Amino acid sequence: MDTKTLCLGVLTEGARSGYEIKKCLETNFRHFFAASFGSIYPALAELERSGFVLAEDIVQSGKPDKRVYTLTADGLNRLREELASEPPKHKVRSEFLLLMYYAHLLPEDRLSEILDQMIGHFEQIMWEDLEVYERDHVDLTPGQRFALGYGRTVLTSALAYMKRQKQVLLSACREGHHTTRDRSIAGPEDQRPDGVMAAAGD
Amino acid sequence: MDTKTLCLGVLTEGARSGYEIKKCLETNFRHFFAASFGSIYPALAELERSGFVLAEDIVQSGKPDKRVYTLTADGLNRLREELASEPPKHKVRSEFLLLMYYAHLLPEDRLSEILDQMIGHFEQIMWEDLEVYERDHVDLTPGQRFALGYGRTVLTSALAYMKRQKQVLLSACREGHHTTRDRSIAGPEDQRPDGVMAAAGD
DNA sequence: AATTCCATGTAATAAGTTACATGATTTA
DNA sequence: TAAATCATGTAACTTATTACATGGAATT
Repeated sequence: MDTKTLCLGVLTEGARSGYEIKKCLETNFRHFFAASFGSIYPALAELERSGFVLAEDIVQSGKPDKRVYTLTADGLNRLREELASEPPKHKVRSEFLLLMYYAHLLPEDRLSEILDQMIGHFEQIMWEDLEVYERDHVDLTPGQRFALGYGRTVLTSALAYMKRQKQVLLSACREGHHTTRDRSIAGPEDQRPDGVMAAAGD
Repeated sequence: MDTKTLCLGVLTEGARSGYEIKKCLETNFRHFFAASFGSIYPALAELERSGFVLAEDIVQSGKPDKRVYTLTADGLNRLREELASEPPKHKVRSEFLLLMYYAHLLPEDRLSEILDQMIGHFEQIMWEDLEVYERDHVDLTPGQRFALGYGRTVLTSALAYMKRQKQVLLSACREGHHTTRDRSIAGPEDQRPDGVMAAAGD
């Protein structure tokens, strides 16, 4: 699943230019996908060569010209195939968590700074999400609601966890980690799933 | 932040072979990092050339020989530099959520199957996490506790969300998404952060 | 006056995955 | 006897990022 599939997907919502697709990704898809111009423009060019999209040059006044792409019937079929065929992957790649993993190798002020940055960053995303929601919520498809809700749910619990555990982590690192053996593992507190984790807290 | 940094990190916990590093990544780092042999072995070779690790060939009986790497003082310094310098990124790349986003383009049985697969997958990770925790919890550093706890927290809320919203999504797609306009957005229910989302639910 | 927004595109670079190559030992 | 585990490594390929190149209009 690559940028081409992603572009086909965005184009199901209407004709878009590469620039507009990027803007869309930054709002609607930010929880689970990112792509740069360097991958979007070549992807669109190849989709056109394959006949999955049609391109039209639009002359604008006061703005540069733009090249707007429209999905063809072939393109929609291709998208359906692609969506139906692949076993979905789900990957997180977080340098933030890697840094936290090695918290004891960092200066305390740096550690604290990183945590605050991340908390601030996540809070900002929550705010921006809210704007998107308030602008578009009447037009959202069930899938869009699901994906947006998923992102918000995960962000919300991540934020709560970070705020809860920040001081625990900082003081454990300060004391040296051998004194922290008796501490219960930093994990979910009010939301244990199906009793599975009941044994983990103690 | 690449595979090289990751290997340096794992080696702070003791001497390891490439194979053992991979195993470690699959358990301790699974929530936030992945790397294949094709990136680990070249990374170790280059770390050795740079003097950040020392290699020693260990002859084993009943098993193939292995090449065990040890962190040098230079290597530890390099790791500290790397950890301290980079502004931490945090990226999710999920074909699963992309599929959900385009739920209305999928056959209902396929959609249901994917959701069940993902729920099963996440539940399995929770179980495997629990085993790791029970095996190692006395030796965990504060950072390891934080990272593991973060992963479990996020997985827990994601699982609860999927179970909660599965039927909502399926029936909304069945009815056609225009009839779902009056539904509240699929989002956090019992865990609204700081009143920020209070306005979103209705 | 400087920066950001609009808008497209390419080239160099980075970074990783998958598949291949090899092969003994243990488990199902 | 088939498959998985242990164990290392390379080469071809895929995929995406960053930086560059260009430039008017609008905003701060």
